[in-house]
Amino acid sequence: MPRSNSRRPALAHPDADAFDVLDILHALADPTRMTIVRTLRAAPERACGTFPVDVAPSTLTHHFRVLREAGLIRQREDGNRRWTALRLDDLDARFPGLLDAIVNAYAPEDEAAEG
Amino acid sequence: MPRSNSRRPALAHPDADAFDVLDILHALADPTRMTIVRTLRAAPERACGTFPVDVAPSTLTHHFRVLREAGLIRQREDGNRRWTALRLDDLDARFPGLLDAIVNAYAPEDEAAEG
DNA sequence: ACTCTCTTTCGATGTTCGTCGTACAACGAA
DNA sequence: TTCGTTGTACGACGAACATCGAAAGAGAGT
Repeated sequence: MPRSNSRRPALAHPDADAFDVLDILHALADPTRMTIVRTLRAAPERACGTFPVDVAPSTLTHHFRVLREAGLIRQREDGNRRWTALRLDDLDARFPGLLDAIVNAYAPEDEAAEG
Repeated sequence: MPRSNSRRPALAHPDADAFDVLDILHALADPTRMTIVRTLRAAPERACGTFPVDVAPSTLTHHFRVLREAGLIRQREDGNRRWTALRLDDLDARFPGLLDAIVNAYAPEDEAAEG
């Protein structure tokens, strides 16, 4: 399955209408994924390999898929890299204040993750 | 293990200081438990067997334990019954706005569960 | 073409989770 | 004491989950 735009099924990103709160909660109820989201709040976009988490690459791919399918992140291709960003606009349109409430509850005094 | 106050280890309820957001998210990321919490938002206190969920009694006990150990509910004894209530005060003191944001996101137009 | 880097897919492993049925304990009433 | 109600504890089962290593694809550079 080639990665370029011409042939790829283009990473499944659910519409905001299809977001499920239960999926979002489940996605965030994991320390690795919560760290990813927190890191993304501080930087608009990041390459996959640059997150301060300590897991194998394949595990990281798994966590990105969970976050992506829940609607929390959006990923785009750029040559060899995959860039990841929070779907803040869609999230806030669908569930106003939800992400802020959750992430702030997790780290109220450390909103800007390092790096 | 008798149930009366004189001998029981008195249902473990964590202090608000010990609440863990990840545990709370995990507890709420289940449709049965979310229904319990939503129902509890409409009624201050309820007996265990009066929730509009369709699971076996032992399964319900399991879900109550998950919610209790995450700090979401408080349970007290009254003769034969066990009464369950939301720990709204503790939750709001520790994580202001969190529970509202989550439960409203789940059912924004149906805040008062039936019953 | 070859190689290096980045990321994914696949298969496997051990753990956690949701569910149930059965057995049991406590209470209240007959 | 006996019975019915209420809820718990235990053990079991299948499904889902987090994790890893090995293999492979795609792009960029030499």
